[in-house]
Amino acid sequence: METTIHEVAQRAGVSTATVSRSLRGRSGVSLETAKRVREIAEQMGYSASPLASRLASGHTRTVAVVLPYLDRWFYGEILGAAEPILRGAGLDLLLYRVGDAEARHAHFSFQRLRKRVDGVLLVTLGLTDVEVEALRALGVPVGLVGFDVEGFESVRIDDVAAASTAVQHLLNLGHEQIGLICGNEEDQSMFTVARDRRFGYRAALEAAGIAPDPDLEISADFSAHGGLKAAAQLFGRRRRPSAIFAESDEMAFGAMSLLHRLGRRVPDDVSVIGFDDHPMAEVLDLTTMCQRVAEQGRLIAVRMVAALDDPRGAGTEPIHLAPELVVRKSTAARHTTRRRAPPGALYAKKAG
Amino acid sequence: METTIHEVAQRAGVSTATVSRSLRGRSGVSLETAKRVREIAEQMGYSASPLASRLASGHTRTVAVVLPYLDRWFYGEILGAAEPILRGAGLDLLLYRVGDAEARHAHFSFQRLRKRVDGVLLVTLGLTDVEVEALRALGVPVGLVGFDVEGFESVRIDDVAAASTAVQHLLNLGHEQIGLICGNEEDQSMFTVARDRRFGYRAALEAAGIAPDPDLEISADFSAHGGLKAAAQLFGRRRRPSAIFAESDEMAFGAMSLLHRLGRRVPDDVSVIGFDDHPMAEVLDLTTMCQRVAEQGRLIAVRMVAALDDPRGAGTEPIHLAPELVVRKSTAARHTTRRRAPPGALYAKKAG
DNA sequence: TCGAGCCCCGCAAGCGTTTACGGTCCAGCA
DNA sequence: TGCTGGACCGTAAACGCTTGCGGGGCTCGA
Repeated sequence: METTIHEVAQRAGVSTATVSRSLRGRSGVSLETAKRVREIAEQMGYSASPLASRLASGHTRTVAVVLPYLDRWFYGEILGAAEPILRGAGLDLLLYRVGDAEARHAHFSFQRLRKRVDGVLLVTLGLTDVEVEALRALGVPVGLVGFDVEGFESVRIDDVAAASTAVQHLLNLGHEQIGLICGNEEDQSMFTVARDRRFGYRAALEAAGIAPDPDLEISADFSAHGGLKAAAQLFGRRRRPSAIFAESDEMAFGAMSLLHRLGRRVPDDVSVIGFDDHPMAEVLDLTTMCQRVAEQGRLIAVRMVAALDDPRGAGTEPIHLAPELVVRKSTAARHTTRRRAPPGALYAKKAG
Repeated sequence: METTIHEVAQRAGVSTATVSRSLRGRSGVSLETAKRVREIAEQMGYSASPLASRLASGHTRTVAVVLPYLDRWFYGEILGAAEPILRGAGLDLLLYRVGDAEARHAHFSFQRLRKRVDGVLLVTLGLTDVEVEALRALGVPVGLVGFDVEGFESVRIDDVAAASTAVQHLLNLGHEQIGLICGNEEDQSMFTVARDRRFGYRAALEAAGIAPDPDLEISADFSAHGGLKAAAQLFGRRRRPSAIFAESDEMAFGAMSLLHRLGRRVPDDVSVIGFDDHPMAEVLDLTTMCQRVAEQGRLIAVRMVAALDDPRGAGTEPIHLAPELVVRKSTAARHTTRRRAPPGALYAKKAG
């Protein structure tokens, strides 16, 4: 129940120092004493109070995971992949969600991590310079997903290149009016991602000799609902695109939903390409850029554990994963013969 | 940097006790002294070490969230809804994922929470009696999502009734061969959910005078992929159902994907009903049972905060939310006229 | 003027560990 | 036998707070 190290020491007839040493495998204790102490502790159901242990030893065996959303696929995937690695290394996970409001006070926010965690994992957060400095001042390893900062561990993909690849795929299919459903660049949390992908989109267009049209770029929430609203805006205008590049699969799903409601067929009338390779993308036959999210989560966790084991090994090279175009059935050449589908054919049989 | 309470005390010309009292708003300090101390602390960028504070005070202002998966929609939703409430009450979130392997040692696992957290939130975990006892022994408030246990706070829906409602909907449409894609009851983590929904399924059939056919019940992973595999099994047999009830929307999506691959139209050839009201359900026009997941997460967090504020208020009544049938376009009456869809009509225009 | 009572505040004892330091004991060597 | 050194182990000082207890000063009523 309330077993303390003293009780174990008393029961074993040794000092608390010996108990502590025995239990954590430190030297300075004879093998037989250590064994006996361990048995007694086990039998008493004793385990050291992490609080006291941390206070005394100075390190917390805890890492903070800081992210902007918990209820979105991407973050769950990262969390799910990182957790086993971290837990496997005996580390605890402290969850911090920073919304837009708090982002302003992020400096203060990070301050709260002081003496609280041994490492910090940031997932797709656009950091200001002062925030970066605040992080550095923590004096603990920092891991980043989705962007990189000098001196911090990081895993990411090349969003610019990936976006260009996606758009190039559409260009190759003969599309010229290509709508973009992009993240809000004002949104601190997705800053780099939204900016980079939009940049890649424009770059690909320009390389093809097409001037980017601001009217074709709609910013929205990184969600199906956001994608739906953005698509509604896109198709409520005179000049409608023949293809859409959505910066996330979920946005793409929303866009497809809207197209469906408008009676536009995918890919016959409009091609749609997403970004992520969300599990549902396969279900919906969505062409997308696969960015192996789980792998990113796994890798940053591995890096974090390594950095914790060997504190002097800070600042290894950023890991850049190569996204891959996954072609499915939501993209097609422009000017396909248009046919009316019969009622209820939404989930119709593929052409035999 | 390394500012301790002593430094603040020294700078303010008072004792550490006064600093502590001022900062945490305890009585016994004059208003002006408290104000001055607070200002100095603020200006020095001081914040108390949570570790030391906890050791001394005895409570941790931390709650553990224990769940079986991190990379699934349901859990992200719960987490996302509970987090703001908890954080708003000044509580930290410690994340514990318990897989199947660890579930066996859950007693030991919970033991690790001792003296570590002020409260525990369990999400859809099938608990054995000894695990329940281990939890009780922790002596802290426990909150449950998805099932309830005497003496613990809990939020859930009536899975049996909800499943029956779903099946009844199919029965009303004239279906008699109704396949079930259900969770694995061996899976500790989803024990109650899988069992209850299967029970509700059978009950509805029996009430309609139809004998449940074990061949029509396929257990699978609670995921799109699991649903796909289960559906493949279901439709690889001689007697094929005319409708499917999937115990989760994600399973339903997988099933729809398979049906699509097999060339079966939804709902013309096969009706599909899911469970959850996943955001994507709207996109895919999936008929489903809405169980307001976020609301469940929010409510259990509120209960937890209340229990923490008022320790003697343990064991209030369980909250039972009423699921609601949301009819969309994936279910239809049996024996619809069958029509071949033209090629590429997967995302076809609705009949005008 | 004196005592009671209250308001502030400091003292110091924890909270349950870890760990630097030093002591004891015995083997081994001269 | 005397001394050195190493293996074990205990003592006690942190770690950075919180908080019960008590003391000093001031107000107020008699």
